[in-house]
This record gives sequence, structure tokens and C-alpha cells, in this order.
Amino acid sequence: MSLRYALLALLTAQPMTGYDISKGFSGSVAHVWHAPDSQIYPELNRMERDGLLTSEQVPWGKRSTKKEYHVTEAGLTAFRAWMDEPLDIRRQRDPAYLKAAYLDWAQPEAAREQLRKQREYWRDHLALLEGTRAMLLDRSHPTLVARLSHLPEEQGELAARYRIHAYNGLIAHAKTELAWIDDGLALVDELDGQ
Amino acid sequence: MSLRYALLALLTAQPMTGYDISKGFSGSVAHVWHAPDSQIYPELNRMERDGLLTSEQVPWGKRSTKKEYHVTEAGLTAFRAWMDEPLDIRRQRDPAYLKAAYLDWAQPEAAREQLRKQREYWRDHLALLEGTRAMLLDRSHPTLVARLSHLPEEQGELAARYRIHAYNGLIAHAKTELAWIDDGLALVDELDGQ
DNA sequence: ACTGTCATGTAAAACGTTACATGATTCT
DNA sequence: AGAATCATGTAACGTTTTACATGACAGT
Repeated sequence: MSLRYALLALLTAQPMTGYDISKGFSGSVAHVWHAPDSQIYPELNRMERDGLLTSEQVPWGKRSTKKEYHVTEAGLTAFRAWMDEPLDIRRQRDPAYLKAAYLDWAQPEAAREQLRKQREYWRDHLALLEGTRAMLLDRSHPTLVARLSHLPEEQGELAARYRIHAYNGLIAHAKTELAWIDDGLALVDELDGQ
Repeated sequence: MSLRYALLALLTAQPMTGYDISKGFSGSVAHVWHAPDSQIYPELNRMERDGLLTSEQVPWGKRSTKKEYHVTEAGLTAFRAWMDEPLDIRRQRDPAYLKAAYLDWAQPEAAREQLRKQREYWRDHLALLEGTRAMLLDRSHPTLVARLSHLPEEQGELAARYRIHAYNGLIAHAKTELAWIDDGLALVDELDGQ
């Protein structure tokens, strides 16, 4: 059910089409809540059916149109209610830790290969996160800019500070993962050398 | 599909019943891969059907029996194959980060309350993880003991070292979360004071 | 004319959560 | 006798992934 609120969060910055969302997603909410197109479009339809969004047909090219979604009052209310609701904490379920715990069952070379892949993924991801945080810090991040344009100074400042805080957490997490993966690689080398 | 491998991992230590697993789970694999009973029993049945496990009826009390699952050769092969397979990295999808990013939409007191709850959860969780790591370090952890009893010295050492490594990662992760949550609480106080 | 990107989905399968259901055994 | 724990699931529902499907528009 969080996808719904991720979409609501994004649409409070500005009206968007499903396509805008599924692209713009990459640069912002996707870091926090990834979803493929095939989940986004149907969910937008359900949200409209439930009265959280309205859609407006906007001309696209000469003959065609696209559907731009706007958050309704009911949508805002639902979002605020969700934000005030206690968070349901989900248990850890990460195959990386599961595998790491049983690395004695893998071929050392396969183990190294996997750890290197993970390291690469987290490095790239970290770079993305740091890039996004930089844009938030200098207030050049597109979604934030859209939001600031229709918010009073002080409200905008709040929004920016909390977005940055979230990225601080994501970045700290990525760095912790990277350090742990490096430890894993060193451990494989140590234990394989015997 | 990882639940299957989590169960396989656990059953390589010793034969167990579904109940043993769903309890013993708490003290070991569950930290890495949580699952409720209602998912464990059917999966064990499917794994038996697929030839990864065999089950033995063991007497329980005077009239009753229970089903003890043993890993087959095919099960070991499947587990090793999975361990050598490249890991499919899953994208972040944590409602805590999503909420943190939009904390300007929550009532400050609701925000504080949620952060306190999260802090409590992670503190408890961290204590559990550190307790488990301590048992791994002094080789008193029950599942590890069972495993060491049928493994040559050197193999057992490998197993212990990798289990500990996994817990190091989980503990580092929990500490990072806690530090970030504290930052969040400080931030709410700062921004609410205006 | 062709390629890339904009635009919007459906369908099926896999995975996971929550609630319900039941009975035997062991301990006090 | 009653409570706690051992033991094993089913059913319904919701979420997520993966694969497939289609067509219009814009730039070269």
C-alpha cells in the first residue's frame, strides 16, 4: 500500500502523467520506493477511482492526448493521515545477508565475483544518491524546485531539510553496505588462502 | 524463492520439523530472512515434492508423530548452485525512508512518536543481534553447535567466521539506522521550534 | 522511412501477509 | 482440570515481478 503514498508524495510537487512519474521516479522517490511502469499505471487508475486523484486530458502532439494526474483534497487528506499513522516496521529480508552468512558453501571465486558485483552496484547507487543530495542542497533538484515554487519560503525550507535528511540516511546506509562488502572480500581472501 | 534457500541453509545444520524451524528461526536465519509459519509449512511440502528434502515420521508422545525434514543430495546440490549463482540485487523499498523524506507533512508530535517507535525497534533488534553474535563468537549458538558436531574442524571454522561476518553487517546496519533516527528526532525538534 | 522516446496499459505468476482452524501433548 | 506449548496447516487477500502488447509522436 506504500506505493500509493509514494505516488501521492510525488504528485504533491506538481501534476504529472504516468510516464512523467515512471521517469521522474528515477531521480527522486525511486531511491526510496522503486516500482515498474506496470505497477504505476494501474495504481494511478485505482487512485483516481478512489478519489485521491483527478485526471485531465492534456493535448499531446496534434491528435493525441495524455493523462495528467492531480492530487485532490481527499488525496492530500489521505496522505497526511498516512504520515501521522504509526509506521509498520518490516522485518529484514535481504538475500545479500542470507548469502553472506553461508559463504562457506560457495566456490571462493564465485563468492568474490558476487561481492564485487554488489560493491559495484552500491558504488553506483551511492554516486547517484550523492548527486541527488547535492541537487537538494543547492535547491536545484527539479521536483524540489517545482515544490518550492508554490510553497511559502518557510514551508519550502522544511521540505528541503527533510528530503536531505532522508538522503543522508540512504547515503549512510550505502556506505555501511560498502564497508561490509569490503570486509567480506577480505574475509574470503583470508579464508581461501588456507 | 529465497525462503526455500533459507530453509535449506538451516536444515543443513541438522534435521528439523516445521515447528523447530519456525521457532529456531527466531534465533538465527530469521534475522536474515523472516517468514511466518503459514509460509514455512507449505514451502517444506513443496520442497519435499521437488526432491530437495525427505521427511521422516518421528514419534511424538505416545500416539502422535511429527515430520522431521532431512536435506537430500539434490537439496545440497541446489543450495550450492544457488550460492554460486550471481545475486540479484533488489532495490530499496523501505517505508521508513519514504516517510522520513516527507516528514513536513506529519504533525510534529506524530513524527516524534514514530521515530521513537523506530528507535525502540532498532534498539531491541540490535540487542538481539549482538546477543546472537556473542553466541557465535564463543561457539555456543545452538544451530552452529549442531553444525560443528558433524563438520571437520577447519570447515566448522569457516562456517563460524561467515556467520559472524553476516551478523557484523546486520549490526552495522542497525547502528547506522539508529544514528539516522536520532538525527531525525533532532531535526524534528529543530524545525518544530521555529 | 526509420529510430528513439513518449505514452499506456494487460495478464499471469510468484511472493508475502493476515486471519482462521484444529488437535495432541506436557506441565502445573 | 486447565494452560501453555507443540504441531500442522488452509484460505483469502494483497503486493510485486515479469513478460507481453500496442501505438503515436519527434527528430534525422
